[in-house]
Amino acid sequence: MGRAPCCDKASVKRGPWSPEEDAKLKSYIEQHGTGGNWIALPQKIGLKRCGKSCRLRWLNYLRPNIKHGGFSEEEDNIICSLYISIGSRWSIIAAQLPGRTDNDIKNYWNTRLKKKLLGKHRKEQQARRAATVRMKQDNSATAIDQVTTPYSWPQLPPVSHVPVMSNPILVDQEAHIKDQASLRKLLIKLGGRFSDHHHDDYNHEQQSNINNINIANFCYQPNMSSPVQDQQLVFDNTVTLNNNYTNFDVMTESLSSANMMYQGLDCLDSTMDLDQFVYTINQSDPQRPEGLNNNLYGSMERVSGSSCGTSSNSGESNITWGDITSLISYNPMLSDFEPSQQNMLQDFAFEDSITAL
DNA sequence: AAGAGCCGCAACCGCCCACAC
DNA sequence: AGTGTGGGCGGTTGCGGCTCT
Repeated sequence: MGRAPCCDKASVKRGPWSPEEDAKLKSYIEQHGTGGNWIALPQKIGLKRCGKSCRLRWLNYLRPNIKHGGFSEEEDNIICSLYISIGSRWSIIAAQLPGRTDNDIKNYWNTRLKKKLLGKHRKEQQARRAATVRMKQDNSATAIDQVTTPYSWPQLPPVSHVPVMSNPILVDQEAHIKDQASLRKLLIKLGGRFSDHHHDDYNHEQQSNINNINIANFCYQPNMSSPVQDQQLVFDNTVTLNNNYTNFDVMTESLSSANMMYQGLDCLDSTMDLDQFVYTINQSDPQRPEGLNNNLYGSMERVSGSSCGTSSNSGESNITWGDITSLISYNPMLSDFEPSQQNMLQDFAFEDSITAL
């Protein structure tokens, strides 16, 4: 036999909480705590609410020191950086932002942050398309050449891959790790998440890799008092996610650097926008642009085949793009790649994340 | 002024894992 | 050992308010 059912869904109240309900819940928890049993709690205080609903209300709204709205630029940057690195693990991201709840961050990302980024990106695309049209009109004789010539993406400042041990910001990284146990817990938690994915062998090894990460080399430095550009998110000493974003202008240049990568792929049609491009990759292997076989996609297969045991026997990888995003963040074997390739993959993963939204 | 459409956010849903029974 | 719930999480929905036409 299991436990008793948590609540009778037909008899519990749903929808918005009234001030009276809030007051009851808050007052009780402040005096007695949750008692470790959310399901029993509403009955104790005479609330016709599901225990889960009470828990949610407390965690997301009534809990002390909760901040709502008014996200700062620094918080934006942290959210973006973590999202790029670990994806939609809102609870983990929230843990890095005191006073913020996972629900709040999730809502903020979904309703504003991603649009903020996409909006800029789309404007750039529209400007490029308009420029292409103008070129066609100006010189119809060479129009075809211009369409097939890769677009000259704007040059960006180089994004350096900074080895952990030589990075002055991280020299004293041990001092930043005040709670190694919690970090380990976090890493295990992150690793555990991979068990949700489809490849058991890969997951098993991935989990091992994560558990074996030298904690001293895992360091996230929110350092709210310092310039955001000094922040770095480091997973192991092989994958360093540079966080040089001082504002969204710079942030969206990351998208442009993904564009620059396309330039290196012979296949690229300059009229294809990023969304179409990533969609093509996601949708179907046969449709993926030819150049990817030898460049990006080939690299992916190296990643999966060489270290993760993902269908490596056949030489065919059934790893998904989503898995690649995870690999980019965690796979130690990425250190085999040139830094530029790592940055390329990271940019692609970010672009994919944006596009998939 | 009013209806349509959009946006932001609180709350719900459904899934997974750990663990009580 | 098997079953099923509690807690936790990410994804989604629905509603109220705002803006636009």
